[in-house]
Amino acid sequence: MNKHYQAKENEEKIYQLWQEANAFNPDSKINQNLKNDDLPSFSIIMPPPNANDPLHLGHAAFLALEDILIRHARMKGHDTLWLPGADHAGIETQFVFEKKLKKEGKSRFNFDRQTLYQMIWDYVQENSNIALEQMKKLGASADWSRYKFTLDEDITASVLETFLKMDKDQLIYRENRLVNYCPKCGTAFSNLEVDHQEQTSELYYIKYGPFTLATTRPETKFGDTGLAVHPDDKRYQQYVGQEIEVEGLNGNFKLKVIADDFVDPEFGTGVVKITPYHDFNDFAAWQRHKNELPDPIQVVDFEGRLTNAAGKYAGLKIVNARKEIVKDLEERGLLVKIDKNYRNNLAVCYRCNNAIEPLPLPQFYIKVKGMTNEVLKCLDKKEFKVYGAGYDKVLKHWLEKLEDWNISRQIVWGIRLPVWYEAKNNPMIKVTFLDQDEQRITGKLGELLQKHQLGTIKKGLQSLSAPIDAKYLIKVDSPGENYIQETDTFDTWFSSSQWPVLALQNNKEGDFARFYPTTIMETAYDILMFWVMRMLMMGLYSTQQLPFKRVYLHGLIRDGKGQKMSKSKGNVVNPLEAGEKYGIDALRMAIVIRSSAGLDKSINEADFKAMRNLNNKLWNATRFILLQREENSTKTKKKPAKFDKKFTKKLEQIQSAVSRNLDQLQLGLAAETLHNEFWHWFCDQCIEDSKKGLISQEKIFEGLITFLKLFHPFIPFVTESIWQILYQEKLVNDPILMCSPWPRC
RNA sequence: GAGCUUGUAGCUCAGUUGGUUAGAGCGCUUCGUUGACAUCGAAGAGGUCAGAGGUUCGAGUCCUCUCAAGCUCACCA
Repeated sequence: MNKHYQAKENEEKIYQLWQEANAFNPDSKINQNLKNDDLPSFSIIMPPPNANDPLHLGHAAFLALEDILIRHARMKGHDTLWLPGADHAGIETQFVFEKKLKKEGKSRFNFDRQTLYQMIWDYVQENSNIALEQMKKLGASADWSRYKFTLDEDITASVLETFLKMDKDQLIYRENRLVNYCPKCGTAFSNLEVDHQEQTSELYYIKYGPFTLATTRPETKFGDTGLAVHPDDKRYQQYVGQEIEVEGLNGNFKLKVIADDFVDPEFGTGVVKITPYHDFNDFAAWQRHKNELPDPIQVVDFEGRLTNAAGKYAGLKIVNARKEIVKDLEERGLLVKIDKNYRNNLAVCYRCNNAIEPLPLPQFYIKVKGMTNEVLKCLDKKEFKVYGAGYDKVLKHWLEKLEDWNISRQIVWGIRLPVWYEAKNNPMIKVTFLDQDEQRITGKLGELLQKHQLGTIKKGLQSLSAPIDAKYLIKVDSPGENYIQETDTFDTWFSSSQWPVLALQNNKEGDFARFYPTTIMETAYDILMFWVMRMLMMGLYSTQQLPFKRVYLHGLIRDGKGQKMSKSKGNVVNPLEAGEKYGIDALRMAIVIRSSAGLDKSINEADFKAMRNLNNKLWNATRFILLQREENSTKTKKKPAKFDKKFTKKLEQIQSAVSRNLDQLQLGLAAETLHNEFWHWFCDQCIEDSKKGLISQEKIFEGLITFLKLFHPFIPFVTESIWQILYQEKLVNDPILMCSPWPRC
């Protein structure tokens, strides 16, 4: 044996050994032999990484944690499956791809949707193999033969089926509401995908007839349909119910004053303009006062420009329009003052950081109340458990207040809604398409059909927008040539929320019955409500069973100072580079040791070093034990040494402590216990005692075997490398440590 | 504004259903080790476990309050 453990030399060899033995597949002979039929099956669905994402420490963390659970379960004799996959990550991926297009001087508008989809598909294919290889490098013992992608044909077919079933169950509806729209990304988002940024803005005090009112968005004033005051506000009571004349930039107009207690009399002047199509509060107020107020007016379009309703300001971008309008208001003496130090929170796109526009758009929604109630019942009955610093309470809070889920996205990269409009009967549908000469044409379907064939429009189609009263059919396949399909795609989370069900149903025969519900869902706490909550809802809905029994949430990996890793700070650790330098085992152990569910973990170079030293220590302990064995092989067998009994007892204690920790998902504690006991008890005390003959070599060897097994889930490469040496020396019987039984306690 | 979490050695963090003298890694001091490992060992310094009160035979651990930090959600135009 070498004097030092050479991680790099061994890792590839060992991974290949496992693969050749088919050791990751629960159906393989070696795993069938290991299996104990009295134990239930054990399964983890890997949170599918974004297909185009390169690996970062977050991936390394979930891979390490899940691999530990899986390897432990496998050795214990469970029928064990770790099912890997990849997610198409709709918006994320399309966003990355569009950035790439931009570099080539192109944009999504240069292509019809089929071509664009195909281009993204090819791009993702190129990249997804990289991620796959990287996961293997980290030692993941997932069954790659069962790998699934969210856009695999069978998966998308199942997603559509679910949608149809939900429609039948009347859980789907289409409604024209304000959505969180990002004009830059060109799509709507759910509430969960909107960030808020505190900022200083300008608060404008503007004259509205007899009133002065405060607003941060003067450019939306052309969409005003009323004014509101608080019902108890004495100052304005005489005006409630009155129509007042207002001097405007595009001529005078009339606004009705309503009373509603959403108005805060303390804020500004206590009068607020109602602009239903550009503010969520105003929209809600309009719905409460529908019979008193006229129909809403849209002033901002989906590209972030003012509409014709803005008169001479039509076509201007929001920011420019605001400047112009403020200037004109000032000239007309309608601007009372500007508060330049007004602090407020701006809703921004989580993806591109640009301002989110509340805009009216007909979208498909899922009614969530029934589903959340079912999950809440399960939570109360403790039918599943969330591991991680108080996140069970967070989950409960979310389930209680969740609003209906907008599942329509105006992007191409995803599963297209199986919604069909009859072309001739829906002349008001707005369509954008590329004609034969690649000219981008936008217009109402009714008018376009006079000049263009429907087939041409469908072929070059980019997007369509059907009015709220458009008739539609929900059907997997086209109802006929004269139908045109909705261009919206499903929110990515709609498919990933069904992942445990879909990935097992569309896999090897019998997998669903064998491995569902899964045992543990392990993922990062920051997607608890995006993903975990929705998996619980959707899993319960489509199978009447919760998709998993335990949820283990891990935290963020931070740098040595506890700071978030980010490119701009330059403190990002590339897991593969760290693995190259210190060994994958050291990387994994550094991530896991002393980590706690739900809490962030800091890691620095010193941690990697310390863990590399641990691996080397294990290697050298083995080396010494083997050397000693050789030297003493000629001597006759002595009777048990003085401390043997005590040694056995302590070893059993460690075994049961580590097993208990693993069963209770205290992985950080298990790793720490192993580290301390191995180093400071087994090496520093016992091996030293054995030199003095106080502990027999048989016992020491037994101890080594036990530690190799207990350590294996955490540091699989070094333990297996050592095992292979022992196996060649015929000192152990099982050919592969990974598929050898866990020590019994 | 609401909720959640955290506060333990110089730094980063463990500490299981409450139970001997509160631990680890890194750092620090002194010494040792040329036959497992300098990727090592031994000894040591360093903690009113954020603060106050309470429950208990016993509290780092449970309860209440205070302080500080972080995260999430909501939000007034």
